[in-house]
Amino acid sequence: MGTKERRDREREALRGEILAVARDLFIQEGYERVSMRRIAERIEYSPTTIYLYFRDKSEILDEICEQTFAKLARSMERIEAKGLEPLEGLREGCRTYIRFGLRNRHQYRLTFMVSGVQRDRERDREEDSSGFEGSMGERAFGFLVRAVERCREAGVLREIDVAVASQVVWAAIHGLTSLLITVSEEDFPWGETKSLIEETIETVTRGLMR
Amino acid sequence: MGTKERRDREREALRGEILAVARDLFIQEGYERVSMRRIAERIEYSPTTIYLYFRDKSEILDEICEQTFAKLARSMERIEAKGLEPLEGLREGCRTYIRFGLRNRHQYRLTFMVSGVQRDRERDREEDSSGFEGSMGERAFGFLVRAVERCREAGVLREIDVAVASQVVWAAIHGLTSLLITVSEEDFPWGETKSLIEETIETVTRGLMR
DNA sequence: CCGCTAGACTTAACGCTGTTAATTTCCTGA
DNA sequence: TCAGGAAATTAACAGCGTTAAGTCTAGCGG
Repeated sequence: MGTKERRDREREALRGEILAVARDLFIQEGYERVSMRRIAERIEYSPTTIYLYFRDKSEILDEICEQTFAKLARSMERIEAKGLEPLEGLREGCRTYIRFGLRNRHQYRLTFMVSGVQRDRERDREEDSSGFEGSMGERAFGFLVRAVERCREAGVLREIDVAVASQVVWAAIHGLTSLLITVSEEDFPWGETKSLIEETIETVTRGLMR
Repeated sequence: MGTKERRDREREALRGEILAVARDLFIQEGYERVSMRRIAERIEYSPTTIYLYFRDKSEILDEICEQTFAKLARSMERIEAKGLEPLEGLREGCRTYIRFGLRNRHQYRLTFMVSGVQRDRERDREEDSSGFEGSMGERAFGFLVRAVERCREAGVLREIDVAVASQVVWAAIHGLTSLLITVSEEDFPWGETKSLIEETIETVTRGLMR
């Protein structure tokens, strides 16, 4: 009897709808300002129904973040496929990363600017999906490592550990991204964003080359 | 009659105690996890009393952040007084900034990693203390600008706008600081922190010099 | 075709939260 | 001594994430 299969499908559909609604709300208004009750209202179910599909609020967020970073990882891997010369490939990856962060600011903030401490969930580390290993965040970072490695192979990298160099690149582009997200244009005299991005990328790559 | 003066003093004393207690709690447990009721308990007053001294919870936070960043600004200005050569002065400023962020991670997170949006307070922008202009954050950033400017005067800076170059430096050191705060050592294979810090500073300064 | 069970869903509630309105307590200046 | 005003409190509101208990119903075995 296909009834079980149909029910599974329906379950998955509702789960998906919760995710879709929650993502829209989180993006529009930010995680903290969206309540379970409001999500429930939008899907036209009672608040407690959500708990039949997700352990808690932060699990919804995790899933959304993972989806989003899958998108980032794909974008960055697409660059790899373009077969640019090593240095330009690294630059292009940085551009993609920053642009991605700015276009998905809420999700970016939630995954990389919110410490595990405050994001309540001390729900005792049963190493499920959580953690960096195997996550989409790792895949995106993996791109950076490979891009830097290719620069090293091409002989343009200065004497520096590839892992450390990748972390430096990450720090720089994450720093710019998160500052632009956090500190609004009316609070700080940022000049033209585009040239700031280019100069940041230029500076960090120059600083890593011989 | 000194009674008004005495009352003012007492008021100020209690205000100060609230700030002190709140700072300790915020640092230990983070802003969101500390409730007004808990602060009140510690100072042995009823929760509502706090509202006679602060407009709301976020005003307490603002004041604490301003205090903290006054400390940072002083640290950085102390470096200026040391009269190091321009490049080393810039480097030392970066070190100080990062170390400061790591030692005051909660406060750092709260001022530079929490967007104005989520920190409720849309309390309609009556340009009181809020905003970058005149803030301690500006003073700390001002140090960076001057340090970069001195490098330019010494002729070691490459062709680049000083304001932009300062922003690039800020992005890099902020990026590293916030990543180290957010992504714990058990979530990501950071190597030795000290050398990562040095390499980041080295990279960004190299990248800005001719 | 009927009764039952498993799953889906809801209602009611707990114990929090930040904040406000109304009220009480206390001190001081006349 | 007493009025006035500042300081502090009590009670309450509206919201939160989450859980326990109860209801409803579709689809199965008999």
